[in-house]
Amino acid sequence: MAGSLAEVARRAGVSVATASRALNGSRHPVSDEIRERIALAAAEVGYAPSAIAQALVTRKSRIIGVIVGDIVDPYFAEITRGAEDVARRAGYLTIVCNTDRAPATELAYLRLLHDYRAEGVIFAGGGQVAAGAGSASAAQLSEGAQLSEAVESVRADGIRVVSLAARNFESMRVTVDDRAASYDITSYVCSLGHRRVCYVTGPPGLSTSAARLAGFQAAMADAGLSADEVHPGEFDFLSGQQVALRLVGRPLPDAVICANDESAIGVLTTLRQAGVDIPGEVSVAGLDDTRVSRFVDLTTVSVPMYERGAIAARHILDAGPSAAGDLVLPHRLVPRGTTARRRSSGSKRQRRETPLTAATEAR
Amino acid sequence: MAGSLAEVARRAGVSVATASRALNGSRHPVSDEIRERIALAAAEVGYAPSAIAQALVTRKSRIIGVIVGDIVDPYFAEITRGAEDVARRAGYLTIVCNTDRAPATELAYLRLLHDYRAEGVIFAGGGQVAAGAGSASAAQLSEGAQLSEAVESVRADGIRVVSLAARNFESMRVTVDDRAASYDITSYVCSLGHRRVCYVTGPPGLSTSAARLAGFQAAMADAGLSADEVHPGEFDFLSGQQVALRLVGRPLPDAVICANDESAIGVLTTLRQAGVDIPGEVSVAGLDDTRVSRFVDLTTVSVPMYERGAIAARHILDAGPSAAGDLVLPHRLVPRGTTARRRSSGSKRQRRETPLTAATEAR
DNA sequence: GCATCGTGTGAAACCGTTTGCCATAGACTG
DNA sequence: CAGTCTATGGCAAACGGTTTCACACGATGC
Repeated sequence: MAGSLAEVARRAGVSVATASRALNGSRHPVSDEIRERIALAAAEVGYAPSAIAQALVTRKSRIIGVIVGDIVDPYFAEITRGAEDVARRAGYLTIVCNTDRAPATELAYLRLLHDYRAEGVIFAGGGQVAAGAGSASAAQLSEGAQLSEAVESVRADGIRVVSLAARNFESMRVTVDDRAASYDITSYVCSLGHRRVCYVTGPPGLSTSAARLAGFQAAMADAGLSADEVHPGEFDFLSGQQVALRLVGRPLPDAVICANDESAIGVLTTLRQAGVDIPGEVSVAGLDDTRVSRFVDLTTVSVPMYERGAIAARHILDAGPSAAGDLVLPHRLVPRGTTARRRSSGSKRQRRETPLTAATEAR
Repeated sequence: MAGSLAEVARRAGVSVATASRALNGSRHPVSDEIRERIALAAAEVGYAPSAIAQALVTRKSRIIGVIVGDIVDPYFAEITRGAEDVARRAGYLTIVCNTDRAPATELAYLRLLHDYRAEGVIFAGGGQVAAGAGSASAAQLSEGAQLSEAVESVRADGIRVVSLAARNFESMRVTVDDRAASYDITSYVCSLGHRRVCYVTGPPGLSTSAARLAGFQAAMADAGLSADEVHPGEFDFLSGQQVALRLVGRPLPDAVICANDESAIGVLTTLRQAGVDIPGEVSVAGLDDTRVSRFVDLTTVSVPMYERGAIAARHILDAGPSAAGDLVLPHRLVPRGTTARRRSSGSKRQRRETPLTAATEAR
């Protein structure tokens, strides 16, 4: 048994008050001799201070929660790691909450974190956006309202909430300009001479998906190109794969841009398995810049995940009401080997003779 | 403010005892009328029961901790997701603890979890193994001893600890036979006719690395082959990449087997970028079967991560002292497209003419 | 008509800390 | 030498719940 402070105090022949003061960094003075006796007694019984009791009385739980879609998704994992790194150094615990983007689960977790009096909660992902009137189910709307209300309640209790993407509730924000990021990657691809470029979206109704799609459309419009080849996706590998399979039967597009890296990798892998030369025949680009993207040499744009997680955690810990300014971190275009200048369509036909190394020579 | 139970009770005109009984699932009877009054009052003040106070008195924190190397590593992410899924359904919180495999950090986190009276802690990764006497620094030895001691102390307090890989302390185990898994993948590769096969290890001193290396060596010996081309690695992409670069200058081996998927992908990607045909010229295999491995069609062996995490969490929640049996989950060989039968060395020279599709035809 | 019950409620102890307030005792100050 | 400090230490009241024990009361069993 870890032994209570009372037991330590008894063994050291002092009061619990003194034991408490000796064991934690209290400003109240304790003589060296007694301090030592207490330390000894504590070691003897293997004393482990109850963080729970401490939290109850100090009203500081030293807990932060990170609400993510799925921790296996590198996007969320990197955010979580950023948050955990600063939390750990401050002696805080980091709770990971997988929701699979279900608002009901987000709500349940938010309430649970409220119950635990977490000092802060980070919403890592984007939220459901009120789709055109009527298109969202009543249940969805109600869920959105409930979540907003819950967030308000939580914040009223002094819990700091920060979101890392667009959300329809009030909170601190440490975001990135998704629309601009998407605009930039699209412009880049267009600048390589591609004219027919497809797009694979993120989950419908998600604010992040919407912003990225809008960026794509704006860039295409500015390039004087048509943006009508938009395929629905879900931010996952499978989505990219399915789109690629649909693409492969007919004349190939010049490029395909995906709403995130995971689906871009799905497109990339599947297209290559089908014998398509990338970037020789078609260029592929994503958005996020996860670790895997570096592995597969994917052209993408970096929207610093780790940093956002870390900064968000710092905002929570630094109690100072610097809560004010919404922080928008810069994104950065990362051209890599899955995009290349458009070839004449004549050379496209020759793909069967293309040596394997063509896939990487553009590096 | 969330309002306390006392406030709710006052508003409902009842005692806190009754309010408590009405709000949680107590077996003690409460009349429907009063129950309703209390529910109403709770809703009015936005009552959020303090899980901290509850934990203090019930001595159940409803918290479990997962100690991992790095949550961004898919291996650990999948384990964590498994644990979190069962924890969430039980209303438990899951704490993620990144240690980068540093024993000191593991120790610090274990103590912190002890302080929080976590109901269980899962050690997801393997541990430092006592390297041949004298080869480990005194500090390391002391760290190992300290950790064992801390685990003992924690367990004495009724905290359930389960490890998912070999550890040098007493605990429940939900493992996989790493040595056998490595033996199997190696045998498989040999069965394809490869004779010169290299190996990329995991971090030195890690029990998991040792077991996997041993499996490789045993299988090679049983196949009558030499197992002397062993390159040190660190379970990461970079390790694989570096080995691949070193390999590429000289005569290529028939196959390279890596201690885990991440480094195998490093080898795979780098070799391909260097113009090597995989699996035409060299076969590449890993061990783990992470999500990414499916993406890149890597031959590997599945050592169920998600399941181990889930089962471990279940062991923690099911208070029954079924603590006994060490559970060893079956692994499963997953042949995919990065391995193929060995070609005659003559045909190897023809790689420049190999069409791109060769990389996937073995599927 | 009386002991026995089941049902519904409240009082109070307890969980393990922190901390405000008070007590004691030398050390100093004038 | 009285009056103030300063350094130490203890008492007891929170913190916000749960749970044991006692108790009240109408119904039931004989």
